[in-house]
Amino acid sequence: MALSDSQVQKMKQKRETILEQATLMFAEHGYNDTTIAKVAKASGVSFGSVFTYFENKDQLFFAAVVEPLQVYAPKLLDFDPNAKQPTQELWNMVAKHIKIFSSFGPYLRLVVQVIGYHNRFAEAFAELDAFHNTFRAKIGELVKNGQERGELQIQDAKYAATAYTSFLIGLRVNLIDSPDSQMWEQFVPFAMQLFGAKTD
Amino acid sequence: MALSDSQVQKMKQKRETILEQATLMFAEHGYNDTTIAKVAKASGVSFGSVFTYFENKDQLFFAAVVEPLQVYAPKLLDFDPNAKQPTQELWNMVAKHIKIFSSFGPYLRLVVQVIGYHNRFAEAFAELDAFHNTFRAKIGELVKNGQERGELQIQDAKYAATAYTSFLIGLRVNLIDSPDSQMWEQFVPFAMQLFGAKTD
Amino acid sequence: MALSDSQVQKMKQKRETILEQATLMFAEHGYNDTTIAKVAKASGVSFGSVFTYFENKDQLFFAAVVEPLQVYAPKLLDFDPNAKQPTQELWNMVAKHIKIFSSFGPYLRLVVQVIGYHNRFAEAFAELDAFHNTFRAKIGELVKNGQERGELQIQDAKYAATAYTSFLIGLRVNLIDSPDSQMWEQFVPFAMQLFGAKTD
Amino acid sequence: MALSDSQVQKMKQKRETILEQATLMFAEHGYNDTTIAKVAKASGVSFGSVFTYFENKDQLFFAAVVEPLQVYAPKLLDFDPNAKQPTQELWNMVAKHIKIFSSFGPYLRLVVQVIGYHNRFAEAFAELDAFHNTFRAKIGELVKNGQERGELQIQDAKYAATAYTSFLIGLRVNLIDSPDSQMWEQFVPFAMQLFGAKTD
DNA sequence: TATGAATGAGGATTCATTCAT
DNA sequence: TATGAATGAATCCTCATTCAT
Repeated sequence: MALSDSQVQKMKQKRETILEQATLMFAEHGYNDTTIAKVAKASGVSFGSVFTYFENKDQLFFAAVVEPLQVYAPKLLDFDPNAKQPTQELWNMVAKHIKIFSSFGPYLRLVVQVIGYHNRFAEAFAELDAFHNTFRAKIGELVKNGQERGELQIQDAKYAATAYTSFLIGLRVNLIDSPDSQMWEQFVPFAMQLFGAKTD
Repeated sequence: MALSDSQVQKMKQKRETILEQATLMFAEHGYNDTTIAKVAKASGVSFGSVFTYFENKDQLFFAAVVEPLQVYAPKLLDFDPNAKQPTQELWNMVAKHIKIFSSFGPYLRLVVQVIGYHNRFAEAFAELDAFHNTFRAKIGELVKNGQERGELQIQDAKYAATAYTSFLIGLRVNLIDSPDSQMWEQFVPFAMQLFGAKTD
Repeated sequence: MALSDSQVQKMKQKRETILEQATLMFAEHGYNDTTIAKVAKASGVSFGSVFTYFENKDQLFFAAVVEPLQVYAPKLLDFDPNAKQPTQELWNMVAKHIKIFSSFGPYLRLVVQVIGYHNRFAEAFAELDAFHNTFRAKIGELVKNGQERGELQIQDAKYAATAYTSFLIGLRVNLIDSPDSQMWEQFVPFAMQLFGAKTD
Repeated sequence: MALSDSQVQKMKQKRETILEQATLMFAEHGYNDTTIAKVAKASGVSFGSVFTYFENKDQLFFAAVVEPLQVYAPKLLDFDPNAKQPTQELWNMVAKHIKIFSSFGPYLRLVVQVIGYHNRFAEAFAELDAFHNTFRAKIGELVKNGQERGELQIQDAKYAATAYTSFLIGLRVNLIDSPDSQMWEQFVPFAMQLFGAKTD
């Protein structure tokens, strides 16, 4: 007998809850200090249930790292590299990125862990790295566009993109406990300078 | 019985070795996956000896984070905020910082961990944070100096300093496996742009 | 609501399948390494269904040990202790036993486990032991018959029967992976010698 | 500082105790129902100590199977295949074997488990199998010798040896709780018949 | 009757730390 | 001071069994 719709729905919900709690705890306390028992308790399920939804702790971690990427990636890539007014587009993009980065605090701490221990979390790192490359490439295109239209100073577009993502991730590390978006907004102009936006 | 000089020397040496190995392993594998036994083995001593030199694992970690700071801090702070030619000074400073950051890879991974889990590593974080503030303040002074002399665009100097250290740490995270200093050098101009260095 | 004949038939079939698979797996991997889930999967049913047909794992194991006995016992006891030509009857009996033993490999491994851990599997062992006694007694009768008719050497018939069943079970243990019946056949004469069959 | 002799002695003793207890429990309850905790308790050590002496449970089991072999093997092989009076030698050998088999009850139950689950305990089985082959080969030689001297009936010596070891192991399985050596002794003549000893 | 999600007892194993030598 | 055996808390994971659908 197949499961009823409401059952399926409930299960989806439960899986979601576990993943959310796990993400929070992995981000806050790291992989090792996050125990399945704690995640289960925080999620209001028995720890046995965690294994119903995730094969093991590693898979849970992997899911916690990769699944949010499906949500954030489109948002981060939501800009037009061939925009007619590249500087304007760049500004909007940066503002959006900063806003996103300022909001997904816990998740990014997770990301930093994965990058820091990329050997340990090889699979998860591979996913992040793949996205990072896509991300940088698209940013690079927009930068090149801006340079061609004379709005940005000439410099290696790829390096500029790397400088930019480094800046973003570094901000996240530095402003570790500042979800205060007003503060984050202050950094938009700096990003623009990084891209060589001409100052007038 | 007083220890002979050579004995004292030997012990200092041993402590040093343990700390170095611990730093490498903490950086590479994190706190939990670094076991006392492994550190001892890598250091060529019995694991009992580790406890002779460090009260416990936490203290060892703390030492691994804080002691190198004594070495690096002066180097990072080695610039003149009141320099007559602030842009030039800034350039030199950035070049030096980039060089240092590109070289102390393992240590910085440790730093990133501490920042990421500042609750877990509160004491170590406090030390790092204190240095970070000193660091940013001094950079801020130089920036202000540059602005006053009309060499840098006017912007909040503190934010500029934060943007800069974020950029540095972000680069370290992103270029995780690139000790290649040539590549790192490429990023000096970007840092200058961050500071609002006027382009001509 | 009464179940239709076809339903009853289906259920019987399902129970049979589960039992067969369980026997194979218990024999191959032992009690503990045989999980209900694996048995269910191998039987093509949900593991919940296993509990529909067997109260619990212990009962399933018990059934796996005892039920085949109902099938094999009559075959093993199919000889005439009062035969007119006891040596001939003995030979036929041995040949039949060897054939049976060579064929029911998996089941006998189960039997060996039960005997080995007779404390753990007390109930199942009791059943096997009861059969073993019946088995030996009947063989003993035939041996006695043979001795009385002067075809077999005089020796304690009970011990001879025990020696014989030991020989059979020992062969099964030793030739663990030899279903090759030709090889097994080679051992018929040895069994006859055990019984004190006169050689001429 | 190296360990003192008494220390080393104590440790050897402790290892021995653990192994003995483990053998008893593995034999009595099987691999899975023997927990490290129980073994430790029975041995009067903490369960952590078990891991000081044996890498893991598998290794402990392996040692429990293989180490006694070093003790028993020479005893079982202590006969002369080229004896001048092969029947006499055979009789002595069988008597000795029966005595040994009757005495090492728990150990042989272990052996039966290993043979029964030779896939699971592949390494241990390989050791046992190697010994079994050596054992049978040497017995076969003595049998052949006996045949050549006209004391034993002509039959395939290898099969005779296999028949004999099967008989021994089968007895051990059947007489599972009979350490009573008098009873065991009764079976010596049957073994002789197996070898084709001529009756007069 | 059939299904499979939920539960939690139980067990192997790791590893920081203590302490006798 | 140096060593490493001893300890046991802590954790991941398995799996029989229950029970709602």
